[in-house]
Amino acid sequence: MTMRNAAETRDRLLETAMRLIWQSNYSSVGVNEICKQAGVTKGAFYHHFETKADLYVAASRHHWEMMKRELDEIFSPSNTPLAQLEELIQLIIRNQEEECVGLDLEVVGCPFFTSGGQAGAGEVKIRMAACEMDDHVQQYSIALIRNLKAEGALEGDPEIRQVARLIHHFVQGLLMFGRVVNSLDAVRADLRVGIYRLIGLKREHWARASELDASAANDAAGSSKVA
Amino acid sequence: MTMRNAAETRDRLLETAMRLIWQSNYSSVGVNEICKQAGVTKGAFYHHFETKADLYVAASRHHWEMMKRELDEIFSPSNTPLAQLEELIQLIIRNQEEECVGLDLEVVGCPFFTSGGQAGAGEVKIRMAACEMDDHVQQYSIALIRNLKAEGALEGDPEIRQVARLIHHFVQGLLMFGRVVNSLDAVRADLRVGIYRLIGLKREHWARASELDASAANDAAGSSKVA
DNA sequence: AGTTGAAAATACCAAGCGGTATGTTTAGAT
DNA sequence: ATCTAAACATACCGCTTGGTATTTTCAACT
Repeated sequence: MTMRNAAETRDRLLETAMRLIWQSNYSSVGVNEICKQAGVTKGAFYHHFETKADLYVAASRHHWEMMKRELDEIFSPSNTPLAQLEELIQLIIRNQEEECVGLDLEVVGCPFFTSGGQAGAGEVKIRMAACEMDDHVQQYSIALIRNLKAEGALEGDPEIRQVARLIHHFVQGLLMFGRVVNSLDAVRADLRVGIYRLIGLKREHWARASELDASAANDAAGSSKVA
Repeated sequence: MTMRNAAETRDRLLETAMRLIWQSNYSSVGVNEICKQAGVTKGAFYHHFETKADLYVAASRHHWEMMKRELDEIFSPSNTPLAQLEELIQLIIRNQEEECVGLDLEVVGCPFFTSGGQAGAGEVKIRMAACEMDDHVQQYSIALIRNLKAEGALEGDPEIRQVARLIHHFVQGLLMFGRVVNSLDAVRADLRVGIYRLIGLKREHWARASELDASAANDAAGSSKVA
């Protein structure tokens, strides 16, 4: 009973919507434009989704699925915690680069929060979607910090969940700032330092952090010292 | 040659626009609604402002003028740097509380960045306004951190301007998060700690912090609903 | 007293919005 | 071959949008 290629049409709508809304914002991207950019008519749109908000929620979940794959790879136990941290930092930057090709923006920010963070009081669905996505991301941060702490890479005895939140907030704000001033270099300049300070990374791990991914494979076993 | 009360009409438009856009967002607040809420007709609106974007820029500057007064008071030399920091933290919270009375939101975020951070590629004026406001705020942060450093309240030898940026990013992200999850307590829980960690405040000055946070959380317990 | 011009009100516009109603195409079950 | 229903297309709806054109009000200056 399936016709043509419904799944592909749906996917195109999901990805186009996420892309457009990410680059602009939820309320200023219309259903018409989403359809036009996706090469799909409005009839098809409202066949697959009941409302624009529903599409956005579905698009968020769809986007997360893809992000999850990247994260799972980074957080593979074959990487040391320090390597995981470094790769996460680089992923953040790379994500921005990739999403901005052929665009006059240098930074687009976080797809979930840039939209959810400005949803009005009425658009509850959008805010809830942002919460949902955030919970997912938070799990990864918590795992990372726990591992770093277990390795003795952190100063003091930080409360893991709180530090995870702090980092999340910082990254969100930084990306938003980068978007406003339209400079990815502004993000590069502060991303690593901000995370290091918040996480309380011991100074001995600061210096060669950016070269860590190269040597990570060698002493992944557990010596934990990179320099 | 002046008629009626032009200045007041203008001010009402400025403040109403800022309030509505702050609570919602730039693109979903229409000129009509601004006029209606301000008790002014569209004729009056377009007499005072050429476009909606121009109004927003003017409203931003107007809002900053008022914020500046509060900041100048806090940063009076009659306060020690540590007191300045503490009052700044409390101002951030108080700002949110005040702006949310009679509203179903608990957190509205930063008026400049919540709008500017999501301005599309086309709305350059809005982004530039956010930058302008940000430069202003940054000056105060820099002064504060410099004073704290001079007092020997900070660990290590942080680069002042960078730390000022880090804090700014963190606060922005935290407020955005608080808005999404619609909980001012979420902001209270992390604001102080995040700033302390980023700024590298020596532990001996932390002591009061946890008490303050605890008492604050108690006062406003049980009122964090999403919708 | 009358003129002037800023301030404000009214009516209006094309364009776009989210959403719907209804028609058409097509693949698979019978 | 026929029928069905999912998948899509077309046309349209009421409403709102940012913005304009025109008219009316009224304080200040001559």
